[in-house]
Amino acid sequence: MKIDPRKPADLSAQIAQAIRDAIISGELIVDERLPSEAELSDQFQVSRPTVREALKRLAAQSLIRTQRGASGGAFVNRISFEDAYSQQITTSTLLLSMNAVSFDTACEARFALERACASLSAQRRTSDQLATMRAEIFRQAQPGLSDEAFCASDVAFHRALVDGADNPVLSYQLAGAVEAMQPLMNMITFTARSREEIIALHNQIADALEQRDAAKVDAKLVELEEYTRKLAQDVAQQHRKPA
Amino acid sequence: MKIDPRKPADLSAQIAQAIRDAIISGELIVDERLPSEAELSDQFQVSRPTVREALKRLAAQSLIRTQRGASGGAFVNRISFEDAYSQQITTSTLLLSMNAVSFDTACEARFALERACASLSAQRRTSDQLATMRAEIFRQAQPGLSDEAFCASDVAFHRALVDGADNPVLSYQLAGAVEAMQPLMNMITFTARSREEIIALHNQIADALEQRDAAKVDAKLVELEEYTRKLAQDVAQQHRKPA
DNA sequence: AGACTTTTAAATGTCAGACAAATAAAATCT
DNA sequence: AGATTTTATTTGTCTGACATTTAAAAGTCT
Repeated sequence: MKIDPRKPADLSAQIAQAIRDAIISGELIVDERLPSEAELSDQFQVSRPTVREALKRLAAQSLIRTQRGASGGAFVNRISFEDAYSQQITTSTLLLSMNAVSFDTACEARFALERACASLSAQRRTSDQLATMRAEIFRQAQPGLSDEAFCASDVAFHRALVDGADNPVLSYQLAGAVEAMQPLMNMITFTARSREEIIALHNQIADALEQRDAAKVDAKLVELEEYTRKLAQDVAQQHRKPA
Repeated sequence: MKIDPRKPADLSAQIAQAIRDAIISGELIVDERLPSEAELSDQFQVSRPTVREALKRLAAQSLIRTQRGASGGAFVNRISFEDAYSQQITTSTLLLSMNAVSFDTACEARFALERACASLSAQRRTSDQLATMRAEIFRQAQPGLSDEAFCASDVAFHRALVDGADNPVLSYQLAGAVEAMQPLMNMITFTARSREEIIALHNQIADALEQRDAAKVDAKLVELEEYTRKLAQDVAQQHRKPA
């Protein structure tokens, strides 16, 4: 691990990159302890605060964890799917909110990805996952449910569908896409009528999964996508001329 | 923005979270300048190094950028798709390498996601993207190409396919999945025979896209997935008894 | 007055040294 | 032997200082 002091970049960024490279290349392995901050500052010929800034950068990416005390230090972290989820959700959420991604584009991506899971989920869904979906549908039918709570339940429903594919890599990729949409979905005001329609489609999706009918799940997801986009259009229209 | 000094977590982590929340909630908007480090240390009642560690955490997630000089400071960063790509690739790569994800699981996820793009790509692909794919196929047919270079070209081919869907959100999600697979793919030794097979399938995919035949693209991707998994199985078998 | 140069001030980047707090291992005592 | 105390190590935090970069302000010359 070496840094080039002539480079224009900040020293802490360079050091972070050097350690990051060492982790990615396998030079440092999971649970291995990094040298102490004092040793690192010796090694890189920089001060301890600079080393610390570098380590905090890595900690922010869940690449390392730190522990205080006698045999403490910084350890290479095994990135869990949990860690990856939350990072992806943060990034995706901001990406959508900051880049004027149209509702249609986000919606298209979300359902395209979700449909990618559908056939696998039809094959592999457990009865547990099916029960979760039914429970969320029940919750969605409760009167007096806020729009936010309705959306949150919607996310949980789709999350169960995705998890049904029994492929953690797929689940991880999709968690970001589905959850990042939530702020956009929250902008839609769900009338009693539109909730009924969505719940009906959710029921049909659950039925199709119960029968392990992949084609039907796919068809119903297409319907749901079309309906969702229509709702969003209505909201946009209403905003344009609020009568 | 407030922090709770009684909390067990590090101050710099708490401060980073407080600012992160402010950005996500929209309290701080894109390109807005944060208070200077001195002002922040006043505001949070901590020292400047602590504030700096917090800011470096945020910088590592591309949430802020900093600029030196008179009217410099930390600014809320508009997360670009580029930024999001590279973060996703880093995370996905480590996630796969550190969690003993089987080749089959990763491969299944990758092709499921890619097939999600196929029908959109068949509708929308530009002639430019088609030309890129043809060029990569040509490169793959060069004799004397290293396995690494073959895989890199493979990634470029599939990247063009995905970009054909003309949906940046989809492209962003898939970049991680496809590129993170590369280290796993690099473990496969491609014989001249297997390269021929893959190139033939690539050609058929390109043909199908040229004819805008979504069903055929999908079918060929399924074939390619099966063939890829078979190759990986052979490699695993060979490792078990290296004769 | 206008264009160029110099100065200044503000901000981040870096450093040195210190103390606090946590923690595990070693030493001590019962 | 077991419980307790001490000690050493390491991260977390603070203070204060200086270096470097940069834009704006002030000054100077034509």
